[in-house]
Parts: sequence; structure tokens; C-alpha cells
Amino acid sequence: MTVMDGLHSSAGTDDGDDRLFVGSVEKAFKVLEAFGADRRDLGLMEIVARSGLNKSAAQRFAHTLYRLGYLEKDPSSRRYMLSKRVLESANSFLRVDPLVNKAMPHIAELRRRIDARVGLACPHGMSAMYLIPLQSNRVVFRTTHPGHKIPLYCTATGRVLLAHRGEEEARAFIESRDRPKVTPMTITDVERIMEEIEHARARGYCITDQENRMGDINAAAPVFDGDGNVIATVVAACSKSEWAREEVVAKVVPLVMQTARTISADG
Amino acid sequence: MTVMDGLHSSAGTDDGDDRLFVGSVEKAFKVLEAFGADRRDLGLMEIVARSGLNKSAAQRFAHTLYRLGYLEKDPSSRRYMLSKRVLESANSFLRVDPLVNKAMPHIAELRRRIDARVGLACPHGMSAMYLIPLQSNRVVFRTTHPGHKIPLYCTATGRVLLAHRGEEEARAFIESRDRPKVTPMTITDVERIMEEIEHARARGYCITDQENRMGDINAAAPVFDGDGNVIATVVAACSKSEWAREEVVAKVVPLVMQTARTISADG
DNA sequence: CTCTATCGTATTGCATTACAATACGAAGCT
DNA sequence: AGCTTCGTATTGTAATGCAATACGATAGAG
Repeated sequence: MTVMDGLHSSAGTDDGDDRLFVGSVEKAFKVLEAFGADRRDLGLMEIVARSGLNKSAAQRFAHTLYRLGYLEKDPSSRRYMLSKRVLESANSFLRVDPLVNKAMPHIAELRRRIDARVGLACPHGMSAMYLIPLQSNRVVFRTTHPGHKIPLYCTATGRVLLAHRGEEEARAFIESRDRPKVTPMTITDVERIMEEIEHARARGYCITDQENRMGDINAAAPVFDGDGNVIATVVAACSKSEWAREEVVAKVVPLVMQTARTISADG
Repeated sequence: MTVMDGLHSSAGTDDGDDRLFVGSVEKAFKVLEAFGADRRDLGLMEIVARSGLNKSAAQRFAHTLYRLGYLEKDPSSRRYMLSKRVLESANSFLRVDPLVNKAMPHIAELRRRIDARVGLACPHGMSAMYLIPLQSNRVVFRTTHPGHKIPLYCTATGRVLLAHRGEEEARAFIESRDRPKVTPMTITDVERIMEEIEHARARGYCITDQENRMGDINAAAPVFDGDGNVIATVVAACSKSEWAREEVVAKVVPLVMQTARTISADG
């Protein structure tokens, strides 16, 4: 079907006869995943709406997650919200992930050299996800945290990731999905996106100009594993108030590419 | 505590029988929590050892978490590891948490002013947990991520948090728990710790001198909520190679306290 | 200020679902 | 090759989670 089939569904026959699969766990995570879309706290009926579970199930699993400390409950409003406990497993992941550990000093060095938000992002399902988002030294408008997800069609990271998956696969993916205008500058035309992807492949980097946030120019370059697969990108988000586009190309892009190359290097 | 203890104590202490509590979810999280202690990837028998579940349960829940995308499995070694998907809920939390959002710009500003690792930490169970850990601009030795947990007895954050819980409560806590020497400088004597806690209460800040990592001086100040409760601390970790202790007291502490006060202010 | 709609909590009989023992297969070690 | 250890698959059983529903509390409207 689409590009990234089988990422999360490769453990056996689809939904047929997996006697090992425990359905209750799936429902619990549906409740957990109901949080974070937009609102901070959810009432029971909102959990029902967002999780797709019935009232009984939502009640039981929200309660269970609360008992386990992964949800908190405001006693007066009786609404649930995520607890900081969800950070524990995130920390466990980040602490030991080889890519994160390898990339961190170089990403930090990049941030030291250019006054911009920089980071490391990697493919995750149908999106990309920031593993390391470092803010610039200047004022932070909106902060990003590890786990922040961004779309592929309109981001420098996404286009770099798609560029190394082959023309048809990238096109099929782009065409198959909605491409809303995130800003007035967002390119939504398939052909123009494919051009950008082609450039990314040819030049080894990609630049987006205010396609995600007005006033931002983003530059990304690919990080390769030992087999030549793209496993991540190094990104820099430059404020137009401080960087002209030519400056980004002349000064930022080489540093981003150099950083990505350094992280790619064996070791 | 034994295996059996954990199974029943966490599920049934309060209400005896909690008919809403779904035990399978607890077991799933025991498997998840088995990761992150030390090793990155765990074999099935290691999961059994760390989770306290029997082989069948560990197999089923590890498999279920794998199917759901929260664990990955190395096909050759057949060992499980955390997937980056655990970052999703962490990001959902950080994105909307009021304290994090309120504190972030001020923590960033603090980092801009002093060349040190700074951050925001809050109480979490019997420990403290970093919500916002920002690295210094200089070289990063070991990076911390959101969710990083630190003990209370030997950290500036911990002593500030304990200082505002009352003398006896703090003493009881300190005495009741192990106090290993993290470095040769770690203070483990109860009376000396209590002195430090008393200072923290009296002065409104706490300094630890290489008690957690050789070469680091840490300074923390309390963040209050509207009711005067301590809900977090602002921390700065200064390298002794760049800061003398007197300098920390003279220059860092005022900024840390100011930052903490600013975050405390109503808004 | 009562009525009513809506949401959160508690209960219960039923059978679906998860359970744990165990058999099986595949590596790795001596 | 034989032994040990670990990961995978199977199966009968009943425990456990299921969903309907009753109950209670809160808030908004008229």
C-alpha cells in the first residue's frame, strides 16, 4: 500500500489469530494516546470520543492508568490528565539510544556555532519526530520537546527523508496524503514538492522557506547509517529576522551538512 | 519485597478489591518499566527477572507492547528495546504542562546569562525529576533529558524540596532511606544533611559541592505555587573549572533565585 | 429554585479473554 | 555430540475483564 507499511504491524498475521496479544493493553494505550492532541485534561466522555472505546472501557482503563500513576485526576473537575510519569520511559529511551548519544555533542556544537534552533529528527511512522530539539540562544517563541512530530510533505526534514526513498515511493506517499497549508507559504502542489525532494537528493540538503512557520527558514541534511540508509536528519531553523536566505545557504547549510556527515561517520 | 508482594500491594491496598482495576495493564507497564535501568535491550528472561512476571506473562506482554509499537525487537538477537514511540506521550505532557510552559522562557534566559547547565526539576515520588534540562553552551559531558531522576538527600534540588516540608518530615525521610556516596564528596551524615536543609530553608537556596559529580557545583532555588507550596526548583550546575565557589554564590545564586521567583510569580 | 440533561461512579451476571503450565525448537557452550 | 538456556507456540481452564445499567452529582435553563 503506502510507503511505510509494516512498521508497526510486522509481528504476525494481522488481526487474525494472535493468541499472545493482550487486548486490554491496547485499550489502555488508546486511552493514553487520547491525551495530547489538543486539550490538556479530558473528561471521561472526551476520552470515550477520542479513544473509540465505550464508556465502561474508558472508565476502567482511565481508572487503571490513574492507579498506576500515569494519569492524574483533578478531584474537583474529575478530569484526567497525563502525569509526569510518562517522562520516565522517554528518559529511559533517550538515555541509551545510540543515535541520540552519538549525535548529541555534534548537535550541541552546531547550536554553538549558529544562532538558531537546531535538532535531530528521524522517521516515525508517517511523520518525522524530533529526538533532540535544542532551542536557540535567543528568545524562544514556541518550544519543542523530544517526541515532537512534524509532517513530511512540507518540512525540510521530511523532504530529505523522502528524497532517499526513491522517486515513485516518495510521489506515492505525497499524493496519498492530505497536504494542508500550514502557512500561506506552504507548498502543496505535488510537482513542486517533488522538485524540492529531487533537489534534496541531488544537493544533499533541503531548505524550506516559511512553509511551517512564518519567519522561519529551515535547513536539513541527511544522517546515514553504515549501510547508506537515511536514519535521521540534522535540522536548523533560522529566523528570517536574523538570517537572509542567501546567508542560510552560504553559512548554515554547510554546517548542517558537516554535522550530519560527522554523525553519519562510523564509530 | 517479593514478586507476590508487588502484585497484590499495588493493585489492592486501598479498596481491597478494585473491580475497575485491570491487572493486565499493570503487567504491561511492569514490562515497560523493566527497561531503562541499565541495559538498552533485554532478552525475555531478563524481562522476567526485572519485571517480576513469570515467563508466560513476560512473553505475552512484551509481544503485545511490540505489536503496539512501544517495543522494538532485534530480529537476530530477539532482544527487546524501547521504541521512540514512548516519546509521544512525553511530548504530549511537556507540550501542555503549565509549569513547563511558564518556566521555559525564564530557564532559557537564565542559561543565556550564565554558562552552565540549568534546568527545572520537580518532586516525583521519592525522587526529583528534571522537567527541563538545558545544557550549557560549552562541551556536554553527559547529557540529561526530560524525565531524568535524581535523589533528594544529596542534591541541591532535593534539599530545597525537603527544606519546605518541615524539619521532622525531612529528617524522617532522610533517615529512612539509603544514602550511598555518589562521589567522595557526597555528604551522607544525617546531621550534616539536615544542616544543609536548614540552610536551604533559611537562605532560600541550596548549594552542593561536587556531591553528585566531581567538578560540579550545583545551586537550586525553590519555585512556589500560589499557595506557597514548593512545586519545583530552578537549578544550575556549574563546572568548577569555570566557577569558583564564591563566584557561584555571588553571581549564579542571585540569578537562580531571581529566575525561581519570576516563575513563582502569579500569571 | 426546580427540572432536566449530562456526566461520572458503582454494580453485576456472563462468557470472553487472558492465564500459566508445558511442549517444542533453536542457539550457544563445554 | 550432548547439555543447557533461551525464545516460541499450544491448550484447557477459570479467572478476569466486559458492557449494560442503575445510581448520584453537578450544572445550566427556564
